[in-house]
Amino acid sequence: MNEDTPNVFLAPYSPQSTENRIYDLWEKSGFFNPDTCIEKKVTKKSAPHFSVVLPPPNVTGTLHIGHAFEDTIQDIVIRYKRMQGIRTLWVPGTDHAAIATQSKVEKLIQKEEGKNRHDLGREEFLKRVEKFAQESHDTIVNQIKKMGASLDWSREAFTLDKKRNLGVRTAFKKMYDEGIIYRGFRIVNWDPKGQTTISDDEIIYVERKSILYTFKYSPDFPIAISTTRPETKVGDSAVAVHPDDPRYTQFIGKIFNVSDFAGEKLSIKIIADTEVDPEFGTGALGVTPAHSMIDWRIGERHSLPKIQVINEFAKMSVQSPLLADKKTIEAREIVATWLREKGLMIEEKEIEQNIATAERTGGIIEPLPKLQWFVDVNKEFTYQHEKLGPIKKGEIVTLKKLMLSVIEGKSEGKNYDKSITILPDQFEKIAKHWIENLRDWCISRQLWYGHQIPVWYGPKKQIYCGITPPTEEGWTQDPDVLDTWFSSSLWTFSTLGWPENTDDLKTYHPTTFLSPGYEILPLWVTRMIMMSTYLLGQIPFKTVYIHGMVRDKSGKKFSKSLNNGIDPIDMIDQFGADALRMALIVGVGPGADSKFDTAKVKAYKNFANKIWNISRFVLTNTNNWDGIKPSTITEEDQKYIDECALLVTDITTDMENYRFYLAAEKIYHYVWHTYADKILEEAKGKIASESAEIKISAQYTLFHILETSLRLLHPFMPFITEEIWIYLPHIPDKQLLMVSTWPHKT
RNA sequence: GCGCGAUUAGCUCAGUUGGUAGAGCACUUGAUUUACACUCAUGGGGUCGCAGGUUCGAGCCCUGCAUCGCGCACCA
Repeated sequence: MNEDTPNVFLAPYSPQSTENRIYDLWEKSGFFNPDTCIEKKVTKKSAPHFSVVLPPPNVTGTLHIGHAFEDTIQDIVIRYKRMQGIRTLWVPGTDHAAIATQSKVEKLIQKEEGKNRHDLGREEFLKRVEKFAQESHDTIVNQIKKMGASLDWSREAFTLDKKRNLGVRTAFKKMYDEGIIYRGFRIVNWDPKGQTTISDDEIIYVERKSILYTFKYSPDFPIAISTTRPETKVGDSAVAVHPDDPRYTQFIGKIFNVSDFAGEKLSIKIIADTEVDPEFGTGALGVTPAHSMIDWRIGERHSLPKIQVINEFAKMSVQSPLLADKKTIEAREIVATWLREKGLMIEEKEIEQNIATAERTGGIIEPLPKLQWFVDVNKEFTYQHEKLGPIKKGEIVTLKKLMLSVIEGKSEGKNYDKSITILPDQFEKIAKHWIENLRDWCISRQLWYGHQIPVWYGPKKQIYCGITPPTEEGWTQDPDVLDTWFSSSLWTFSTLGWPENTDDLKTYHPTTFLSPGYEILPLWVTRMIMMSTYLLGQIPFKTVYIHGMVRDKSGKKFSKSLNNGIDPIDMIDQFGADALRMALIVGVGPGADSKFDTAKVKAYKNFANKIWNISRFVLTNTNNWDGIKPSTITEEDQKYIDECALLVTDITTDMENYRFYLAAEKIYHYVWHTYADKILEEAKGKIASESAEIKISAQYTLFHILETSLRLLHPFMPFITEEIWIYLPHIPDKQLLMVSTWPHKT
């Protein structure tokens, strides 16, 4: 401690007056950037790399406590690896989150100005969204910094910036040219509220009671059918029965004309299809190809007409004066009433049903046939890269096959060197199961905010797909944008400069570690595997550390409607980022949900103060020691030093195996209950001893364990350890603690 | 319907390869002008969900069951 140092070291520890200053110190040092670490010789250029991409938070507002948890896991592993002299890169970035951001801004404008996006026009609306996104971005970056995250901000990326747009177009074009991306007229999930298609993975099923109606189309129709959506039945073109169902075989192949069904004319063919469950309802299924996924498939198999009776606004698009332009829910009741009046209704039974709703808008999904863009996961193509697991160059593969080839590892006993390790390993099965059941991915969205599809339509209806627009006049670009997950699926390599073959890409890809929550395993993780194996012939990451969800004290999800949200910044202001990090990480293993309790944060704030006071005691009681290791160390002190070395080995093993939750608890317990309560208490007497030998031995031991503890604690509690490190004398070639060496295993 | 996970002290959870049941919080009793009250010491508290099996030995491995939670599918 020199004369100019303020006397803060004598007061209780104050995270508020420390953390921002320390973060500035780190940022100014440049050590978040591995290039600077090499330049300043804290990392060897030849050192192995350890790279992580931050799962980019959506620019829809602010971060929640779950992000704080995710950031903590990554920062712990990054700081640990950096201290080991490994070439460590952690790339920050944010996600434009097309539908989420657009619908948020639309709501805001509606509320404040009473206008919708069409009132503003595409250009003006996009300006507003971009402004909102920028503000969210700034808030988010500030929050991440407050957590102490040692991200290389010089490499920050955005899923919708120019470089990432080039990546998206390049990927799209390659997939289009190989026929993996196609445009098709198919039944899709339409969100009438958001006025866009969404993918299967953006659907949330909500359990609801609804009524199963059983009826006949007309008095002389021979078969009764059951449905929960009678209003769609004006679009029926067949009744399907199971081929082995003896009740109906006599009718198969016959066509019945219904002159009046709620004001519409129907022509119903009786067909046999094995997808029909003879046990359900009457065992006969009214087929509505245009408004049901399963009926669409049946319709395809039997070449049935696909009569669309519901439009994009979830209103009836039929001629019948009874139903025309009515909302589906109203139409349902109208048709039911009509059936009762005509004496056609046979039964009305209340049942539990899962309703498909849109994740972002809450709108009830209406299956509609539409012309959209898809990624074909079963399209066969020739694999062009070098060997990947069991897949060889020149082999005929599909995207699905590629993905499975790098997942099928441990659980199959195969363990190729290029396979991905998923922690905890039960998620490997879940990922595999999900990939096996993958269907074509609808990637076009009827939104304005996002990557516009790089396809142009010519004056003679020609189609052109390219990275740049066609040069001739008269071409218009497809107005749709891509699913936000299309750009995020390129994230591990688009952030490193792809499609350019940059040094970063060569050095840091495949990335080493990824820490997503299990809820985005299907949406994001598997799609990154898809894109990386297809476009680069590499896995995107080696180890996936799946983390659970942070819930409130009583185990409920944090949600706006419950108003139980916790702002990480509030916690940091009250207790400090170090305390918050410890509270989030200790005792929470991979994949496990945790309950967040402020009392736990407070306990680790007390721990920070404990560390502070230990350091004060040790430094003031060793200030007359010369910093040279004494030639004689007492037997007892040597025992303490050996114990400390054992702890180093133990914690290092935990860190190597990603058991941060155990490592954190062990160092906490050691520092408080062994170091402070035993070693330090006993040292009091030794320092007062007449014997210089005993005194110096104790001073050396105290100092050595303090120094080691600070190094071990740094990944978990970076601020307070860095702050104390400033005051620590006797360290040769002293650097910031963040780039000092991790204690060696003995 | 198919699959996955959880069940350990009052609460929250660890328990790594099968080898004497652990931590934090809470609670008991006490200490202290102290590096630190954001402190220390001390004590109580467990049929490891239930039943069976393997084993010299099971919280851990196997089988079945119960309860809770999750994912997928179906959802006419």
